[in-house]
Amino acid sequence: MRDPEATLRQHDLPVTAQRIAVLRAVSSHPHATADDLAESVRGELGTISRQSVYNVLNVLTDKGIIRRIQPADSPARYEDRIGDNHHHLVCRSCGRTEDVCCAVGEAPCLKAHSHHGFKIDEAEVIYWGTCPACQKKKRS
Amino acid sequence: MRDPEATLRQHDLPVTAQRIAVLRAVSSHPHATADDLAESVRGELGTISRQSVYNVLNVLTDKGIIRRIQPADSPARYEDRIGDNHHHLVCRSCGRTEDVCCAVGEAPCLKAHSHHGFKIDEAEVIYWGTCPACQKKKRS
DNA sequence: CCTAACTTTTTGACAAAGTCCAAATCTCGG
DNA sequence: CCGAGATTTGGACTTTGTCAAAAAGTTAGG
Repeated sequence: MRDPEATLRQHDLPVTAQRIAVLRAVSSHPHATADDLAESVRGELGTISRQSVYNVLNVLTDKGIIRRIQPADSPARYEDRIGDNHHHLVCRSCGRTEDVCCAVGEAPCLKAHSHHGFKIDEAEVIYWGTCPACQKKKRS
Repeated sequence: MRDPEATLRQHDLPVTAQRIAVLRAVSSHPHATADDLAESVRGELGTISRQSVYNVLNVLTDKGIIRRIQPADSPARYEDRIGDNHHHLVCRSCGRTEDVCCAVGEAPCLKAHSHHGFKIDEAEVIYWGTCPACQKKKRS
């Protein structure tokens, strides 16, 4: 994130220390959970309430400044990188999450098929597997 | 589900009334939550503990007899229909869930790409949208 | 620079969805 | 029919997140 403060102003959000810190934390810790981010912010600000972390993450998500991803069996995770239609690769045993470019040719994965009368607005893809570290752990 | 009892035996699982009832409930209520299923089972058996519903669902899932799907902002849902690689279409406002055949040509969605050293075993696709009923509700 | 209006932040209680544990009960092979 | 081993129960507990009210901060205007 270039300039958290400017980003907030661009979206008509009052600038507060908490928001700047959370925004920076999300930016520097991709795929971190709310708890991870709270920890990280505490290292910078000294203190922040749990509720504030959620408040900030919610506003930022609503404004489309950050993206929330919610894989099964994991608390929500947040990321900075938006608008480029990438997907995620998640480790089943440790939850480690990596970005994956939309791999299926020319983005058919985002095409809004019509089905059952639903108005589709997003296709979410999660690749499930085992990360290198956990593969090693399992073998041993 | 043809014969819940036979299914259990085939998987070396002791046959209990609770298991049969849960299995039948999953079969007749696709995409139901654990709570929905508990309700349904109570209509049949009179009573079942919350823990047992979870126990049964967990064993059945582990054995691959049923499948668990966990969309964001929704409790886990279960289904009978397995092994045919279909995906899901979920309504953002009411959680209604429908099956969708793997739409992307010849199932590239299940191909295990290699990335970041992960061993990928599944590609999960969730189409997010608004179901007909909720579209109507929003407009009015 | 100061104030007033409006937002945020904080604190603490609360809710939903599951899991853990020990005791009671049931299933199945012999 | 018995007994070993698995399952079911009930209750406490955990995790992730939201609600609500009071306190504190932010910003525009004078």
